[in-house]
Amino acid sequence: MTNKSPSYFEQVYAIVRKIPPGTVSSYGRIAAMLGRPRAARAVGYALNALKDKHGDPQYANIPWHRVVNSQGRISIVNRETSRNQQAELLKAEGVQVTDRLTIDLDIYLWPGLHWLEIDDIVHGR
DNA sequence: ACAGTGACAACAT
DNA sequence: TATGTTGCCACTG
Repeated sequence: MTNKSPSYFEQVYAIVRKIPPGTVSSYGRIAAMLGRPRAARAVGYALNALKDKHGDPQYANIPWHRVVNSQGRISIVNRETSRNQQAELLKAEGVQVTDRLTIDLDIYLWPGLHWLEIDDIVHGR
């Protein structure tokens, strides 16, 4: 039987769940890991959708705050509370966040998963 | 079926 | 540096 491939959203969540505390990744890198280097925008869209599912245990404990933009900057716009919340969550696990809401990717960037692990995620294993 | 919507990213001013 | 523009793409009603 062929394992059904999870939706892109599900694949994004699977990756984000594996970002270790104290590190960060970017929308674009996650998209690239999933083999879709130009679907970064959809990664942000997937994380945004979490706020509608936060009552569902299946989507609890997804460390969405460990995802920033390609410049290492917190990217939530028009939502000051969420933006500050992301900064606080990161600081709480030891990530330095500048007053301009930027993280030094040279220090905190998560290297990412091995391609074998990614293959499992993409194929729903 | 299809137009609208973003927590992006690269490039141009 | 700081904005603005353009291309992208999965998902939604």
